[in-house]
Amino acid sequence: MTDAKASPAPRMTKQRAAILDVLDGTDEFRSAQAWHDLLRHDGSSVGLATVYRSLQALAETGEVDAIVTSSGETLYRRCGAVNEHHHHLRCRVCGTADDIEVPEFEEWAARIASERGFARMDHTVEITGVCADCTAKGH
Amino acid sequence: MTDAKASPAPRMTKQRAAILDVLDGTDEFRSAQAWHDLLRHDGSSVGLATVYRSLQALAETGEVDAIVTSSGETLYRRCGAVNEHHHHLRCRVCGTADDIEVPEFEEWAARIASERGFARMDHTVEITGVCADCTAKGH
DNA sequence: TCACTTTTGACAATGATTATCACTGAGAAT
DNA sequence: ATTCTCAGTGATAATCATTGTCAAAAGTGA
Ligand SMILES: [Mn+2]
Ligand SMILES: [Mn+2]
Ligand SMILES: [Zn+2]
Ligand SMILES: [Zn+2]
Repeated sequence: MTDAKASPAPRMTKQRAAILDVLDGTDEFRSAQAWHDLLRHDGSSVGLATVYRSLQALAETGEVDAIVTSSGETLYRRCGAVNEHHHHLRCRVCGTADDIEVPEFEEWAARIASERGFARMDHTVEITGVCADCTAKGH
Repeated sequence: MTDAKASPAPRMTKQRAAILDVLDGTDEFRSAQAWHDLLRHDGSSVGLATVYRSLQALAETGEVDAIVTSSGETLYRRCGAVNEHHHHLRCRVCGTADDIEVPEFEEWAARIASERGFARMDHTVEITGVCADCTAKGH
């Protein structure tokens, strides 16, 4: 076959750098708008649309994790376990999250699905709660 | 203690009846707007806002299941397993879904959470794919 | 430096959901 | 059956996160 349209290697702009930088600042899940606010407060003048675009791009390459809250808002955070399939135990108050793995579940899901003739499987497993810190603070 | 504010027993309006009726028609997950369309096609003149309100109310009492898609849209369907905590194996094409239970997972989630000091836990487990029928139809 | 693209950002547009608010009818009481 | 009252309804406006537009700005390789 002919070249499968090689991925256009993203350019390193100052906006992208600023975004990656602020992402590294915390291990909390935040919305695109929240990250944008942080950037502005840090003196950066990155546009909101750019923040949305960058976070989405980063999410696709697996450099950041994205989750959808029950209200439909998408949250992002830079993730340590790059490229590895995993899930999260997240605090609904502060957004802090731990990476977790559930190999038994993955197997179970795959088996159940194939038993029923399903194909192209996908799944979502998000566990939330209020972390020890936030609980102590009365939340 | 004094009366814990008894729930005001919902009234049986023709709109509510129509909605429950159309919900019973299929076992597929549909959006509020999709259900509204179905109702209109069936000759009912229920308002869109009423469909939203009713579905939400029914979801709170557990009479219907609600899930949030990855695009943030909320889907509903009348559920057989009333009041029982469970999850779904859903077809992304036609919306059909089976109820599934994963007791081991529930236990595991609770344990992991308490180990890390989390409280007020909650979780989401949604498994999707393309069902046998839809696969056969080339989807 | 130059030409070629990608990326940006201000702002408009989308689209699902929610809020309004005057009006209607379910059902309890008489 | 008639009243009374407020939950329920619906047409429509308002929200609000996200996406689209497009001219201007800035990477990058030659
Ligand atoms: Mn992660
Ligand atoms: Mn169900
Ligand atoms: Zn917390
Ligand atoms: Zn299907």
